[in-house]
Amino acid sequence: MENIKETVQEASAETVNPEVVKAVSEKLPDIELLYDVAELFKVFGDSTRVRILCALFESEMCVCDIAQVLDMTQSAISHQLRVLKQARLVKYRRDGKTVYYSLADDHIQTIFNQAFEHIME
Amino acid sequence: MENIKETVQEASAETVNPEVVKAVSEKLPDIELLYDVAELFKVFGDSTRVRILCALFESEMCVCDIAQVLDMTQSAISHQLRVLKQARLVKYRRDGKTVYYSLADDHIQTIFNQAFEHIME
DNA sequence: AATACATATGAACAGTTATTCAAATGATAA
DNA sequence: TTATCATTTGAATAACTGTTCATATGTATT
Repeated sequence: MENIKETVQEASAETVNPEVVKAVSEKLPDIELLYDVAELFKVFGDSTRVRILCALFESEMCVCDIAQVLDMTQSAISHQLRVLKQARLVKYRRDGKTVYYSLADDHIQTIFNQAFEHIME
Repeated sequence: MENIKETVQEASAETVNPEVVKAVSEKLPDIELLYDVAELFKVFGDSTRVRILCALFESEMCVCDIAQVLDMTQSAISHQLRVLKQARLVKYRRDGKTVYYSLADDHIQTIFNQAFEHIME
């Protein structure tokens, strides 16, 4: 009895439009690429990191200056810069005790501008 | 003693380049806008939602067909569609028992294409 | 050497989130 | 009505994430 019910339910979840399912399945980009896209957006999906990146749109900056602009702990900023570094979104150079961070890529600003436009409809 | 040390440390964390701090602080977009941008990217920052959106680039689809394309539970898909709905990224229409979802906005695909390009360097 | 200081790092904690499971809607057909 | 089925929803769980605090690095200056 229960087996039958299970079978029926599974069958019901099959498909409504088999042609669409097939066509879309074939056209859908490689799952690894989609995973990478999600990873990139995940990095963009935090307001602290967004603010850091927007600050770097204007000028390269050292950690303590970024902390001051965002009114946050130097440690918190450093942790987030690490995430941005790992995602290859920022690069850095050392000058004595100070480390200056800057954008690694121009694409970033383009993506952000699109997002700004989307939000402002 | 400890008070002095604290004061010194706080002073040290002040600023390296006051002009840069001032200029960037003034140019930085409104914090609410940056928060909204982060919220948008947060929605994009999950591979299931990315896959759903990419599927909808091809065609409108009902929930169970999306579930089949992604090889996931219909319930999981429904939960994620709710997130996408709340973010106004998808719209839906009802046809009998079936609910068809589609993209709410063309900007989405543009943003994704930029992300694809960025990833493929 | 020792001190000062900008930055980085590790552990811990609190808050968030995606999926699963079970149950509830909403809609059609018998 | 009752049965069927696509979808939604709520609660629970497990995994993840951002900040804080304390401490460690690395570099220059004395």
